[in-house]
Amino acid sequence: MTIAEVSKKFGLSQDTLRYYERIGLVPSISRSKSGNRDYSEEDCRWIEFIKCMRNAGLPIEALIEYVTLFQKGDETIAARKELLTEQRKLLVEKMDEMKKTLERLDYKIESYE
Amino acid sequence: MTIAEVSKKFGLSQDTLRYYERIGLVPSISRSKSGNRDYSEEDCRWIEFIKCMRNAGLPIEALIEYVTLFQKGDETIAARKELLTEQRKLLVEKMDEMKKTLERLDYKIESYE
DNA sequence: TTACCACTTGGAGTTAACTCTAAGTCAAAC
DNA sequence: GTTTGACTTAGAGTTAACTCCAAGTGGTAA
Repeated sequence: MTIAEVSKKFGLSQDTLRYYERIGLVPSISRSKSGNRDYSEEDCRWIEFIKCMRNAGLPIEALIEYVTLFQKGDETIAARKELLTEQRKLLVEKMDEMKKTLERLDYKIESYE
Repeated sequence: MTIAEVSKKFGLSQDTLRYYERIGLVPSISRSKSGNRDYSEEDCRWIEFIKCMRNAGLPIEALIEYVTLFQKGDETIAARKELLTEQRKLLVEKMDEMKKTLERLDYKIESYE
């Protein structure tokens, strides 16, 4: 798949896709004979995963670390699990904050009736 | 209340409190005779409100608009309600994304057992 | 064979939200 | 009466996460 196709498929700009690769957030993509990126199925799965995690606000830095660990193989499974568990904890905390704020907004909106 | 007290009370840095005032996110704070900020009870309520909204990720720009409308008096009530309703919608959307990601994280963490 | 278009790279620019610095003022303590 | 420490201001610097730009290349179409 070309960068244009991947960009369209996942709704990420070509610049963002190149940026993610440059910083190591996505494993490096192989090139066609003319030097253009050629995304594999697995590359696409990574991109979809990263997009989902970023949408929920997980920081790029943590995701880079996850990808890096992944590439080091099975001996990093414990570390990967720990990383995800920590991010999960932060996510739940954030959601709790948001829930409180949502209730407050609801109350405020109602009082504007 | 001095800026030091407000900073401690709400866990916002003095720089952040000054910044919020400068950009109009908090109504301007009156000064003591020596020129220092003297926060009233109402100022504190604003700061607590802003902090709560910011913790949930509401953008500063939207909050400035809300404060500005508030200061214009009762004729802006409809606009204020609309603004809050829009932000509420965005908040719910974000929470939905996060919920999906949380489920995915849970699944992934479980599969690492 | 020249024009076009999608791609490449390295690097600079942008945005949101702070955070820090420098130079100065004021009141209280020593 | 000078030093200390909390404050003031304007403005510069930082960080995360993109986004844009310029200069160049490779394949296709007129």
